[in-house]
Amino acid sequence: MNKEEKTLQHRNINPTAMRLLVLQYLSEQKKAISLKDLEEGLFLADKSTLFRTLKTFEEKKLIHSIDDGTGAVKYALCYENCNCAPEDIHYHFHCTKCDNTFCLDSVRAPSIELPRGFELKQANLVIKGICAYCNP
Amino acid sequence: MNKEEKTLQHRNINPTAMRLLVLQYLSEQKKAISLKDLEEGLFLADKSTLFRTLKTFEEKKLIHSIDDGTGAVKYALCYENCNCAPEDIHYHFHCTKCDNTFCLDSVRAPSIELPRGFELKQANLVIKGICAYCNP
DNA sequence: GTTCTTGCAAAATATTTGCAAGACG
DNA sequence: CGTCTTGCAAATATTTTGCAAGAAC
Repeated sequence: MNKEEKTLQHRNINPTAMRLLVLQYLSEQKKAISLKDLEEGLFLADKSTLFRTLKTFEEKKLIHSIDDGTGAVKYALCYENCNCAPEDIHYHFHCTKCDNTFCLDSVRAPSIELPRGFELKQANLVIKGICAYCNP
Repeated sequence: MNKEEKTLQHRNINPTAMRLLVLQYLSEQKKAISLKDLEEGLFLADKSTLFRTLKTFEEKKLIHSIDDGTGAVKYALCYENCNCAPEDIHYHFHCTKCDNTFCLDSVRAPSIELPRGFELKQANLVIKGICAYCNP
């Protein structure tokens, strides 16, 4: 059993050929990808299959979704022991020049003091601007 | 000239009847609204007119958009002197129970230390969980 | 008349589902 | 066989544009 298969099994996902392909594709990315990106990257696979694969991965917390305001939801791999819980929250950076969206792992997301009665479960934190690769 | 007209003029927006209606509707809301919400709230008006009104308002920084991950972009009024600049960034709270999204004006958004080369211009910060009104 | 705004229709884009065929045990 | 997965087609939802008529000055 290879590394990817183990990853899927660890998340209770049946490791089919298609899912391994999608996982491999996701692993190769430095940026978050949309369903369309995935479709273009694995052009042999069907859109709805890919859609359902992403949903399965998300549900099992292998990937997380990011709504960066570009009109298409993007996805990125979670870290090994991520549970998509408050302590796993991190920022994302959407570069308005290259239009890529990255997970900012190195930036600590501050603990957020919410008004009384509000309970944080999840977050979608997107910073927009110019990324290091586009900045002159 | 009434208050709403002044608000529009202050933002360099031609105060037409339709725009005054939309502004009034937005002012009455405690939550961010989608294009669809607006359509249903002002059911006499055409969708594309409302769409363009929102775009105009956003461009002129009278309102800001929030992508809360529900699949539809929402909009909320900016504060009087908001320029949608980094210092105007604030959190939004999306309640997964009542499905409403609010601006969290009272919570200070922390200054974010980005890696070298990254330049913040904007942000879309959405916290998800249960809001104070839904919490038992 | 000229410019800005609006309404209607339709295009473009993104997301989601139904169903039947296939894979796998 | 029974369950899970995949592919195709199509539905749904959302956003966006073209164009002509109307309003404002």
